[in-house]
Amino acid sequence: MTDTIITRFPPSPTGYLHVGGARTALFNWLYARKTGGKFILRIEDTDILRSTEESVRAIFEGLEWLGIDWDEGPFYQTKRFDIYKKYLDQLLAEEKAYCCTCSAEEVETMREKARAEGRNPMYDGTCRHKKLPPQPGAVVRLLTPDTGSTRIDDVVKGPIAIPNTEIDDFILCRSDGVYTYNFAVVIDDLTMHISHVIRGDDHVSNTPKQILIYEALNAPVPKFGHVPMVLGPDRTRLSKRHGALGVMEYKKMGFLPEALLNYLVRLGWSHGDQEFFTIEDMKELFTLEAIGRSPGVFDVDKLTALNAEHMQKKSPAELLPLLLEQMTALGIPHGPEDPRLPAIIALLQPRSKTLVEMAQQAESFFVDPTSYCEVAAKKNFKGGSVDVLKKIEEKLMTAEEDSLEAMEALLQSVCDEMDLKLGKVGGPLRVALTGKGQSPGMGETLALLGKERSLPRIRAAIAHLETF
RNA sequence: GUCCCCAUCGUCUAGCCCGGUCCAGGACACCGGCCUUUCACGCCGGCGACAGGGGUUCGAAUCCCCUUGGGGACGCCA
Repeated sequence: MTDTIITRFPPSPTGYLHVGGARTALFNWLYARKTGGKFILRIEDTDILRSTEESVRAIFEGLEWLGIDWDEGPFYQTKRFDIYKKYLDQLLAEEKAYCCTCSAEEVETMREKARAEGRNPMYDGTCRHKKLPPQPGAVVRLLTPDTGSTRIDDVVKGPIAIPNTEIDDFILCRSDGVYTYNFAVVIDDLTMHISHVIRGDDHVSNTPKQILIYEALNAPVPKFGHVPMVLGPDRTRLSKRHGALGVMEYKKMGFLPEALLNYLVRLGWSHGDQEFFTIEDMKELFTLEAIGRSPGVFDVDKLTALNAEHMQKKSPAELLPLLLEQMTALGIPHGPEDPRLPAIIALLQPRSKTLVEMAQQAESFFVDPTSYCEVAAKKNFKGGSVDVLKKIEEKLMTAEEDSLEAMEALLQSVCDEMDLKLGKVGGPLRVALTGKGQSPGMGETLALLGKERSLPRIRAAIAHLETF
């Protein structure tokens, strides 16, 4: 009826938003944005037992964090039963679906039998021609063809054909009156005018069933695109046992949403050799044709590298609120609006792969070291270190300003006067000031710490060395 | 077991559709080196793959077949 592109993301609220789901959401979203189409959010909560309100909130939270917004919805399938009923009645009236009173146990026996005979386990059609009237406890099944095959013209995988003998008369409506996934999706996609169904590979075997429903309804079939799964390091489908999967876990680990998105879009899709994509790049360049056909292994190292790159490309002002949030989450004290923050961030940007790393390194600028890193102290606190620190203390005390230039000049003069290389001066100072073996340059550190904070730390180190 | 899908460096991938320009390119990781007051960043270099076998062809990573391997699905879950 219209040629605008309409995609959708239909999570089932049985858990948080995981990276696999986020990726399919991303692909659908990007395709809609790229083509100026619409992106719909639909909550598939027909599994009454497992669907929870909490999961719905978790999914919203994840999408919001990622910046994936939707144009319509969220629609809830459990609120659309009247619509499903209308279509089901039509199918029943046209005898394209029928009632079945076989028990779950009976069906299970049929499946075992089929398996034993080397066939695909499925329902054998016992109630097919019984013309049973609707009754409590009965399920409604689709009357599927016994011959021929059903074709999918998959936009990412190409043509796929499944023999109809492999498809049984599956259930459209359960005995408790709740519609099944396969039926609800079709009716929703149909009534929402979804043009492209982009979803995980794991749905390919559902697709012919769904196509059969469209055909029974004489309805137009949308385009399907099945994207390969995301695998864990052991090359099986990514799942809880592979570690942190909830999208919000990645936030906790200090990843930027755009970095996660960048990583996810590249996992299974490519645009030549380009690795770095901003959200805008993705919206502009994404195509269904460039989605790969083979599954990919999720690699945190690569995500981390991409995250580092995104962090470097952001401005300190953009990073500021994110860093403060992270520091708070980690319990690292920070001045609410410390004017030094932008400068600290700029210094830490090239040496932080995640916000967590940045927060941990930023700690030195707000909290005095409570102990000295053992290896760093061993390497840098040795004979002569006290003298170096005393010299620095002396000069710092009389310093008129603590600008970067002044601090670097101060350090240089210490070297000159004591006839030492910069390394001999920077080493002990670094441990004194930060307690660590690594930090930004000493000139910068001194300048940002300022005289007032630096002096006590240096004195503490001197005291430590003298009593030791 | 049955059906479907997939197959380029350890990983993500370019190239494949429209065979030659590919003794296969990029990125992550790893290993060296340079830079350097430490750690990073940056730069330079290295390691490293067309699963195997048959065809087709003057010529195949690219086309066809088989084998093997991997993934997925077989629910009154989605």
